[in-house]
Amino acid sequence: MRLSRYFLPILREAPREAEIVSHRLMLRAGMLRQEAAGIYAFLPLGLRVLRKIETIVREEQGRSGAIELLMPTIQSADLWRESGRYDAYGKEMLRIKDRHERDMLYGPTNEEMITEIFRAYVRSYKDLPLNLYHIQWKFRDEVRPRFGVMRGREFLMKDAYSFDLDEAGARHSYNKMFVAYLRTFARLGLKSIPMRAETGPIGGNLSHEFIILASTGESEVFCHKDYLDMAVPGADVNFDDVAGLQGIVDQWTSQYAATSDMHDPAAWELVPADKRVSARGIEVGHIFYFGTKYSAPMKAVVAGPDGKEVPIHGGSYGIGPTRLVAAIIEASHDDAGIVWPQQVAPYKVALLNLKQGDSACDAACGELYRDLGAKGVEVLYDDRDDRPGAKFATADLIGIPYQVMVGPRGLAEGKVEVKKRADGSKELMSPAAALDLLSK
RNA sequence: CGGGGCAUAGCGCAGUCUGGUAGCGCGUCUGGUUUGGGACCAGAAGGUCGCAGGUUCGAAUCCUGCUGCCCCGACCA
Repeated sequence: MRLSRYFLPILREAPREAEIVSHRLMLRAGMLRQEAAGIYAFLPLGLRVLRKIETIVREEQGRSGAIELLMPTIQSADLWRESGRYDAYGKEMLRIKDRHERDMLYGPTNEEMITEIFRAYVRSYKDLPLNLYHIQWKFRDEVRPRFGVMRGREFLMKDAYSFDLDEAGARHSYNKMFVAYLRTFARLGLKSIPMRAETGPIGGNLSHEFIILASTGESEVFCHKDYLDMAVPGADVNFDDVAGLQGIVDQWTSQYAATSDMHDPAAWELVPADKRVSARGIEVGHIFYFGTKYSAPMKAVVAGPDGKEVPIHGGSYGIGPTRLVAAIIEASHDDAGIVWPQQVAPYKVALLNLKQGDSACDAACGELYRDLGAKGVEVLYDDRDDRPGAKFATADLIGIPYQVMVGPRGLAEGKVEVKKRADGSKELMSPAAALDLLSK
């Protein structure tokens, strides 16, 4: 993409309302536009990051055996009356009426709807286990939205729902998601730590929050230092291996880890002092087992091997892609701007023409731009008629992993300079070598 | 929902106390000189001062009501 033809409204100064660093940087980098309290438009650069996150989430959901569908944002109130949550959910739920005065709502979650879909088609234990998920916008009318997309009212959520014949099966489904989450966050460039969690209004009795550590995190967390170096399961993990998966989960729940609301000072004292990590954290995922909480009232039942109908055991599993955009920035930035992990970066390479209009620079850039593109490398080519300093500042701000600087000084030697955004290291090399390095 | 604050050009702000018809920086546009870490000169465009009433000869400024947004707290992916 040529920057001169792109839509990247960067700001030199952050709007006053933005307080935390990810919100400020998202606004400054032209990723995000606030439309109302807690409601945002994703601008092109922000959308690219969001899509990359979604892709990784999808791949790992798929790997674990979950199947994607797509449910609507608007739901009928009747469904929620069936589960009893229409009255229980409170003002967080945005309630609306259609032209026929029917009660509708903008879904804050989809347990009821997925249960309705499930019960309409699934009748036999032979069709289990089943895990269905979607990635869809949710609306929760938070009393106080804040921190940009970190706590918005409208937000994108991946929510998966598992269906099993019994608790043991549900436990395995839970473990699959547990492992999928470990892999997902690792692939997003984050160190996530599963922490025992309260189950909240969703209900149930087995639940973990996946927390990433960030100095600007919203909650206080306590965990054993060993979590920071624990090995994340590889892509070859066998999700059908019940005992193997349980082993991974056991390992990842073997040490102390708790958010402040679940903190147990007595147990914390048992952690060796040099192993105690007390920090701030951001919740990026949450998984629940809730048994028959929805299946019983909503009559989602299957016939078991003995012919008797039993309500299924369910679980739900959430990840917030929009929040993750901010969480990744919180975990990865410096004074100059965002430092994207390569897997989620909106572009891999920023190609900076340091002297637009100079025939040698224009030619070298044009060639690199074309060749990188031909190799499938995502390049943002800064071909604006601007000072080098401004281009450096923009590239640093938007956090593209590699900057290729093409200027008269280097070209005189037949070289371009490649800078890694993450550590600031720079290396002079021929355009051919740069092409080779960057298309790996 | 309790407490606090803010609303003036795309962004950051001054002007409000003490009423006289709106200004600065950045950005934008034109021309020129520039070009390896946010250039310089000259010129220009851009604002119903959040909205509605009121007081006054006159309101960004004073009064009343409303709306929006932000921060702290309680609650939450």
